[in-house]
Formats: sequence, C-alpha cells, structure tokens
Amino acid sequence: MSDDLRATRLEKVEQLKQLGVNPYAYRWQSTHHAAELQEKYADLASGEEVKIEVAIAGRIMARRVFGKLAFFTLQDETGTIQLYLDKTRIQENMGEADPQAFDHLKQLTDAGDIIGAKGTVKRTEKGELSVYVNEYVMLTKSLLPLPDKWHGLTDVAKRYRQRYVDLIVNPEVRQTFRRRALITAGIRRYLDQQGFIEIETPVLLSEAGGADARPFVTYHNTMDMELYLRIATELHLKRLIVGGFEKVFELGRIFRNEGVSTRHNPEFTSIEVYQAYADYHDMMALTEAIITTVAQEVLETLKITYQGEDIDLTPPWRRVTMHDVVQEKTGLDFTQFQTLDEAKVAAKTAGLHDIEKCGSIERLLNEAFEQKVEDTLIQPTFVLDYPVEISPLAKPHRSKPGLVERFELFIVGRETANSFSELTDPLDQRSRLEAQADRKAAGDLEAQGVDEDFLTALEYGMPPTGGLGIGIDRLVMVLTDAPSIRDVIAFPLLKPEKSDSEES
RNA sequence: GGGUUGCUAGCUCAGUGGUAGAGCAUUCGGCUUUUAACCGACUGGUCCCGGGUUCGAAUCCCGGGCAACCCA
Repeated sequence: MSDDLRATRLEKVEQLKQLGVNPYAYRWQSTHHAAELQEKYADLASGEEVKIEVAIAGRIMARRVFGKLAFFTLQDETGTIQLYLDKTRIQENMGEADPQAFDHLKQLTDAGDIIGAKGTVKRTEKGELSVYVNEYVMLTKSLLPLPDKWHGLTDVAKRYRQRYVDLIVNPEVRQTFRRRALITAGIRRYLDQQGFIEIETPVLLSEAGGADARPFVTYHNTMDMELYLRIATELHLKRLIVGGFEKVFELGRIFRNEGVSTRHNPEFTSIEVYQAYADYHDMMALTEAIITTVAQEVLETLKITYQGEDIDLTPPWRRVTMHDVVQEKTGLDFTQFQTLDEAKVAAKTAGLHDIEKCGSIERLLNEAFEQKVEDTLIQPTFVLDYPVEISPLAKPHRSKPGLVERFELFIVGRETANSFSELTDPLDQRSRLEAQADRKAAGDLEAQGVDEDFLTALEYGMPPTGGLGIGIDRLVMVLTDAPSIRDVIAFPLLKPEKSDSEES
C-alpha cells in the first residue's frame, strides 16, 4: 500500500533529523534555472567542464544510482537538468559536516524530493549537460511516490483532482497554464493601450441578469436574503457607461448553473468590453485585434492547428449574416416564410429534428443555425444580425426589421465571442425585459427578470455603445490546442469522491 | 436526460468462472558515465461500492458511485 511507501519515507525524515538536517528547509538561493543553463551552455562540448560554481534547486524526477556515482534528473519550473553526483567530489566538499554525505544522498533521497545543489557545469562524456555537484541540501522531503516515470499520470479524473501531481509529471500542462496567463495578460495590456480601464463589478447579486442562464443561489446570513452569483457582467458595466466611463471592461469569473461537458464548466472566465459611441462593426474590429494580437504574442503566428485542423486567424475574418449562412448550409430562405407551420414543414424536409419546441420562425431559424451551421464554422467567422427575440439586450438593426445588430464569433465550430450594438432605448429595453420576465414566470428557468435599477440607469441616458463578450476559456482552448475546457481550467469542478464515512 | 466504454498494487496495464499477475516505483545486495541505467533478491491488493447467482466471482446478473466519449 501507499502507506508502506509513506512509512519508509517518514523513517527517512527521522533519520535526516537525527543527522541534524531539517527535511523542510527555510530558504535556498539559486543562481540559475535549468533552462538558463541549458541555453547558456548549449555549445559546451562533451567532457568539458566550466569551473564556475552555480546553484540550482528543483524536484528530483529520476535517480540513476551507481556504487560511487549517481545521476539525478532535477526539474524546476523552466525544465530539467542532470545532477552529476560523484562520491569523491561530494566527500571532499561535504565530508567535514557529514563523513557519509554521499551514502546519505543514496539512502535518504527519493524521486519527488526537492533539493538544492551547488556545483560546476559539465557536459558528461555521454553528452548530457549536468551540474557537477560539490554539495547538496535537502529542501523538502516528499512523502508520496511520484507516478510511473515513463507512463506518467494518464487517468484524467486523477489529473484534474490532483492537478499538482499532473503539473509535476506532465510538463505540457505547465505550458498550457503559462500560456493562459500570457493570453489574459496580453488582452489586458492591449485594452490598456487602447485606453480601456478594468472595473470590477459585483459577483453577489439580488437579481442575476445579462444573459439567458440559470444562476447559482446562495444566502447572506445577516441580511437574511437569497443572493445569486452573476451570470454576466453586462448590466453593471453598462451602468458604468451611463456614469460617464467611455471604455470599460472586466475580465473575470462568471457562474452558470448548468451541466459539465468538454466545452462547459459551471464557473468560467469571460471578458466583457464596452465602448461608448461605438457599434457592433467597431466591436468586430476590436475582436479581431484582441485575438490576433494575443495569438501573435503568445504563439508568434496566426496560422495555428487545433486538434489536427489548420486554423488561419489572419484578418479580416469572414462576415456573414445568420440568414445567409443558414441558407448556405440548409437551402432554407427564412425571409420567405409567412407562417410558422410553413417554416416547420420546410425545416423538417431539410432534416432538422426537435423543432416542435420552437414557438416562432425566429427561434426556428436559430435552431436551424445551431443544428446545421455552428459545427461547420471552423475558420473564424462573424455571424451577423440575429432575431430580436433571442437578443433582448441588443439594438434593433438600423435597416433590417425584426433583427438586431449583433454578431457571434465562431472558431472551430464553437461560439467564442458575442457582441451587440447595445440597446440604449429605455422603453424598448423595458418591454424586452418584461417579455423575458413573462417567460420566466411561465417556467423558463433561463429567462431573465427585470432589473429596475438598470432600466433607471438607461433612463438617465446611455450613449450609443458597442459591447463585446469573449469566452476566455474557449479562446485559450483554441490557442493551446486543448480538447477539453478542463484542460485550460487549473481546478475544474468535479463531484467529490465518495468517502468511506459517507458510504455507511 | 439517453447510449457506449472504463474503474485490478503508489503509477501504467494484463487477467472473462477455479490459489491475484507484469513493468516501473519501494526495500535489500552489487556497480564511477547513466539518461525508461543494468544485474540479482524481495515486498506490495477493499480487484470502485452494495446485493444476487454459483461448490467457487476481479470475471456472470441487478442496483449504486465516479469518469471519459458520443447523442439530445
């Protein structure tokens, strides 16, 4: 059992203490990281040694121990480097403090321990760049064994539950999260350069609005009231536009009480951006600029591969109306239908299923889009001009009745961004939200309620405004070639494993 | 919500009705140029949980849990 392995390591902890070594040290000063040494001494010839002492630290990933010689693979955040541990050299440098320093190295260190080492840089006869160790220090004794050094940790559930182990043994996972950090930092930097400011809006709300989604419910004790976790940042960011800020955004976590899949996690990260005096055409340009800027920064190219498919992010991206792209993929021209029944017959003929629930031609159009078009939009595509019925916060289209000025961006068949010319007419907004509230009262759990304070804000007057939301997790998936959203969320939501006490 | 698949040693996996296995890791011995080091010996099990069938269940049946994939 693992308890046996753990017990032997606890014994080693005791032995270290008896030798006067603290197995949980306080500090270590390195001069280099592994990758720095690998780069700096890339041209060092086999057998050559550089007589300058360096200091490094990291986790022992592999041990190859001989009688009077040992090689450890040491891993730090940047990569790995070999430690060349020669008994004679170690005894010369450490023998005074510990006459058995080399034997203790062999006996009391394990794969998984974190150690510091000082020594010279040498490329071994076999060509491996190494630190030729003068002295080593135990920094942290590990009590639990690492996964198989060759196969690593492959059980996906275990990888997500014990992400720290995943990060130790699967270097590409560290790479993914490093990239994620670069992407969010790059987005903030770009928006900052464009004059946008980030303002944090509340997570806890008495009414969750700004999107069609079921919220999480929580409870405030002293106020004795139910609160909802935000499902969007939209309504508060727009209040800030009313208040006079002209370029605002928030990059943060939102929460939707829905299922889990490779594309959905109940808490996820979005960025919403609002710009006064702009419309959805400006937002299209901004979307292209944000995504191509970070892709170029992080990946140094706009031609990427996602799960084996070539994606070209070079702007301008295709712009096509929802009506046109639906007609393109299904042959159905939704502008020609006079009645819902007529449209349903045609939709059925075109191979659509589950259309009975659609209560209007507009919803049927959206259903046709979701069933027949979405998956096919592999290259970045702006889909424009949505039915007003499914877009309660967007401004009516300036030239197309029944439609709103809205686009969604699709990449690899997934909705990645959503944007409108924001609705600024307070009376129109009230009637749209009241229609939503009617649906909610009729049992639609995803419909929004009426946010009276938001409507009051609109009555003070909001300038014409372009709004944009980007799903950060989905963007990171595309830019890191990750098949599942859980691969780009460090600690995705998982059901707790049933414990023994709960089974009885 | 439905279907399919998986769950066996710390890790990666084999085992499909008859004494629970391998590699790596661990432990012990040997070894001063290895890099999945090697050689020898050993150790390690709630076969996801519960029930049933059977002389006998990791294996077959039923229920449950967790997960992955596909569909809605």
